[in-house]
Amino acid sequence: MAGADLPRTPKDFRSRCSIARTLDIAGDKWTLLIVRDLLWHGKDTFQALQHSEERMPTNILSSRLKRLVELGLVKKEPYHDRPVRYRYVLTDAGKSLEPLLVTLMNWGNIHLGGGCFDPGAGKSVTAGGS
Amino acid sequence: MAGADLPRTPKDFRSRCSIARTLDIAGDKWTLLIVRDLLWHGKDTFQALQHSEERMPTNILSSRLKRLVELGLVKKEPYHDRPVRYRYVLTDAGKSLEPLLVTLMNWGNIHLGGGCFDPGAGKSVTAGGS
DNA sequence: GCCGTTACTTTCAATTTGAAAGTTACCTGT
DNA sequence: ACAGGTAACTTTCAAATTGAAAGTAACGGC
Repeated sequence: MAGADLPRTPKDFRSRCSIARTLDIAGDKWTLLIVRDLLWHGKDTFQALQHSEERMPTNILSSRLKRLVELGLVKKEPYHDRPVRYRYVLTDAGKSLEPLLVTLMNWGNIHLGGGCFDPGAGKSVTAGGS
Repeated sequence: MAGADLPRTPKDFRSRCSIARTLDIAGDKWTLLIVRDLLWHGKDTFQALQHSEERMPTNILSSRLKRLVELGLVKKEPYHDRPVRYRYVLTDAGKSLEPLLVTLMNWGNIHLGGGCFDPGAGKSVTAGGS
């Protein structure tokens, strides 16, 4: 569990700063919502992910899933042949984003009045929608 | 220190989820780098912020600073008259983003081989550039 | 009063976003 | 076997955003 374990080379990044590098990967409005849904809300198909509260456009979802798979944060497993249908599952690297989700959630809960999800209890508290 | 303390109304947000709300505010590649530089690197002028390793374009820096001020995460104080020159300073709400920066940094340090900054010691460890 | 610097702002082409429509392939009923 | 429906995408395209570069305004020094 030490060292760089994602298949990226230094020149893919803007700088050597870990914060800037993490933002190069997760610095957008959608990527971490996919991780949230995979990790906490049991949504593992394209359809289920697209039906989240935020209604991510299908093309964005498609490209973000592709990127997450390329980065090794998500893997897709076929669950049905002809036509092949995939289930999306977080890898260990993907699951390791949980503390980041928790930190984002706590900040939004305190400063923006958003809802909160308790990963331990598997349910939401306060205002609902986490 | 409880409840929503930023001047936003529910309809400004995509959803009630605290994660989505935080991403509505900080879900881009630049905003948190400004907070990083204000909080840890002693950069408090437009010029100093623009000269960071990532070389943020001036127009992006200008618009992000404006947004951070509107959100109450940063305040600007004049330090020189005619022409007015401003120093940018984090508010308490802005400073409260520190745990988020730390979490982002730790993840990038472990998974992307990025450099790491120790807020306590005020200096970088590993590979430099945090 | 000309030059350089600071702090922006404006312009504009390129990229990205997101709504909607199109595609492919199966499944169900008849 | 053929029509209708659904799932999982992909494509298209207008609108919004991004970022490089040029422009602007107000000094301060010589």
